[in-house]
Amino acid sequence: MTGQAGTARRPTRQRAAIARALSGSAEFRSAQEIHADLAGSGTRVGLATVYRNLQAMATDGEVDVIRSPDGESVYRSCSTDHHHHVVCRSCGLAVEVTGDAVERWAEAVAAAHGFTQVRHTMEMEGLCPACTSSRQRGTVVRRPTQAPRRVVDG
Amino acid sequence: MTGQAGTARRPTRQRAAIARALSGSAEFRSAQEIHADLAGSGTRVGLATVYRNLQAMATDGEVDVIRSPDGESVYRSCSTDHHHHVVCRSCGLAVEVTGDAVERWAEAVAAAHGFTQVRHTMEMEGLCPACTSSRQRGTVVRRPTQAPRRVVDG
DNA sequence: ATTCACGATGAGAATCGTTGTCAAATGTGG
DNA sequence: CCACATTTGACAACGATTCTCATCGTGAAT
Repeated sequence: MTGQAGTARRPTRQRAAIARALSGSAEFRSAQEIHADLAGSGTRVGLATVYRNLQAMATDGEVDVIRSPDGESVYRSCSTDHHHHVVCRSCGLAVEVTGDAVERWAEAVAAAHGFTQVRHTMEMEGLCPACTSSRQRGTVVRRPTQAPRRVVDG
Repeated sequence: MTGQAGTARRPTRQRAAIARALSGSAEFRSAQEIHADLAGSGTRVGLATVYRNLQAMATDGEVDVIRSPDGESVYRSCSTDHHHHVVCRSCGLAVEVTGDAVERWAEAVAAAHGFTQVRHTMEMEGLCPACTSSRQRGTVVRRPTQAPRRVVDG
């Protein structure tokens, strides 16, 4: 189990490298990706160490974690730009959305229960316009292989 | 990948059993749990088949899927009671919350992008009242073993 | 500065949920 | 009822994550 106590965590070269790698990107990255990045930039860090530190940082609230559709845990440093996605479950089209409404709601609800330092993740999925009309016409052209195009939205 | 075509899916004893097992509970259940349940009730279905069907049903939008913190995919039939959670990342206390605000927001945003048949999941985590005050006093009494108490809220 | 105690690390094995393979069984259209 | 494509099931294969344990590094005490 991840040894964690009341004592402060000990600063190490590896921990710093991981934190740096994480803050370098606004995207969610997997432990393996981060490990590969570090290796690529000449920083030698054990894979297990990457996992342990990411977990620890998540526990301490320094990073956000969500599970990618593939089942990998993906991490992102907290302060980065916050947004959500709507993903088409047929073709994989992903649209980025932001909205103060949810943010405020989440905070309000959490606060109502006395929770502090609250973070949240939200995932929405449905059928995109194209796939919707395909199905209405009965011509289900499902695409097994997801080719997640990405469309950013204001 | 899971072979899926434009043709309608073929009804089978196994598929029916899985659907029944799923609709029997309002909770998210893992493929393995469902498989065990079926086996327990005398219905013999291969594990791979359970996985395949759950995936197919998810693709068709018949069930919701999310990843449990343990990394398992957990499924729930769509029509069941919809709510969210706020989980304490220190002690694991979980509070159920519901809110029309998010539901409406999610629908509105998705609709704005032309998406249909939209479903969503949302996860919130922070520090519960108890853990918040512990930390303020500097006495961090972190509990490594999560004992997720559950508190339902209106 | 040197020593100590203990958390942190790394390499590889072990775990375990999930997916792939392929022959046999089953549902459908004709 | 027949031919055929889909589905199933048993088991191997995969891959992300966790565990193990000897060794190393850090902060605190001396």
